[in-house]
Amino acid sequence: MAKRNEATRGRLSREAIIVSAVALADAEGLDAVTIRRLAQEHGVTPMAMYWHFNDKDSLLDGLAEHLIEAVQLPEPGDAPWDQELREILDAFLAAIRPHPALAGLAMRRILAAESGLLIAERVLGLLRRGGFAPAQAAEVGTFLICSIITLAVADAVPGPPPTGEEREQALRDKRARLESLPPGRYPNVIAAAPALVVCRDEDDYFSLNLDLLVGGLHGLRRG
Amino acid sequence: MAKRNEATRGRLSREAIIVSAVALADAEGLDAVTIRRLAQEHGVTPMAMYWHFNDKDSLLDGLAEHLIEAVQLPEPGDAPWDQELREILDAFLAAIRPHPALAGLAMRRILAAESGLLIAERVLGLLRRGGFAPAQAAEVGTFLICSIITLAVADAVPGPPPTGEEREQALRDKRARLESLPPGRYPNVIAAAPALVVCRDEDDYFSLNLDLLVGGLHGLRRG
DNA sequence: CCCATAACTGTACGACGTACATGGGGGTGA
DNA sequence: TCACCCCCATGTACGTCGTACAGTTATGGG
Repeated sequence: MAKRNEATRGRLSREAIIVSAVALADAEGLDAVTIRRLAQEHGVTPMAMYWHFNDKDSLLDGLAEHLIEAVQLPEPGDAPWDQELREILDAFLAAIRPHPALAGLAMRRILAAESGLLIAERVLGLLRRGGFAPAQAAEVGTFLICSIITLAVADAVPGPPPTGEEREQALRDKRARLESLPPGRYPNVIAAAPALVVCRDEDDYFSLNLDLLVGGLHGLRRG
Repeated sequence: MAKRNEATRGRLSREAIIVSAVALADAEGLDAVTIRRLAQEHGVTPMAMYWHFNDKDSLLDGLAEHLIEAVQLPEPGDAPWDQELREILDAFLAAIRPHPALAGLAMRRILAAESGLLIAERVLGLLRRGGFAPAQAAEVGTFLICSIITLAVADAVPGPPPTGEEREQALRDKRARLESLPPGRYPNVIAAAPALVVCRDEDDYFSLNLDLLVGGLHGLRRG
């Protein structure tokens, strides 16, 4: 086993482990994030991880917290509530988009992290300003956050992200399969096939669906 | 190893395996669904599974397909597009709600299943009737389905569903933690704490957020 | 009766998370 | 200077997982 390499010389640390775990997840997917693998990357025995984390789950907790802490909340201003909410959701999405493999971790862990509580507080506050009662704000807010995580997770393939070449090929295959469906039964699937296998522009896709969510809030208040 | 028990006497079959896998997932979570465990339940060697499924992933494909096939699509009528769409989304949610541990599987596999294509076709058709272009319909439709799956997944705890007693305790603890936060910093979180740890009424929660989604569609068309 | 095929068994391998006991080395107080 | 302690890491082992590969039985058509 190679002794501590350059990048990680000196003692191990919680933070260093988390950083390399994030990189690993980005590069090869969440399944590649393994106690043994991380230990190896740090030139250390697997059991050394257990000094810094109780178990694998608390490592994942750490990853989720790391992710959530990256959210750059905009300063509270005097913009309309829905506009400020939109900015927060944008910021949240922007923070997790670079790490689709990890986004799913955040789902159940937002309220466990300090920074997650802050996000929740802001979102709930704005919803209440928008006229929602506390309980409704909680339910809608939960759904908003979960939906945005879903948006980010949705374009993560499990396992290692394929190389450009084979990714192209897989997408072509998938599209071809959809387009060779019986045209009588699936006209709309066929027409939408190009957009179903991959969206033209991710930014547009995200912004479209954020519009949908925030716009939907107004409908709820009227109802 | 107990020889074939009563319930599963005779030959193994793809369908029988899937059915028991669904039951197992419902009872103890997706992690309990194991080649070895399923084999054991059928009084059979683990490797026997590989006659009926190429590998574990295709078993999961089977589970997802099983789930999607349970969706009871309403007959196409002459109701307004948004109303019919809502009915379809309701039907979809109703089908996956009983199996929260499996719902996540459906996310990436809808377009792989025959019945999933049918759902997609209906949804896309209605969205186009609602004035969306094919590409937009694809993006919005994808998001709708994913969001609904998220709704169902959200109230699944990973691992075995805890007994009523310890579940109650866990919820009490979580709520207490939120309510003992500094009231100056987190007034809204505290006010919403009861609804954050568990919603008053799941039906209301689901219907509220489906309203949000379908209502949001109208906003998109105007914009 | 023969034998191809379908269905299943047996054994083995390399991963995984982690319990438990052990060891060392650097900073601190004597 | 030395002894001590405790942080940090090691070493070994166990039980689990998915599954590759080869061998065995049951079934039914020629």
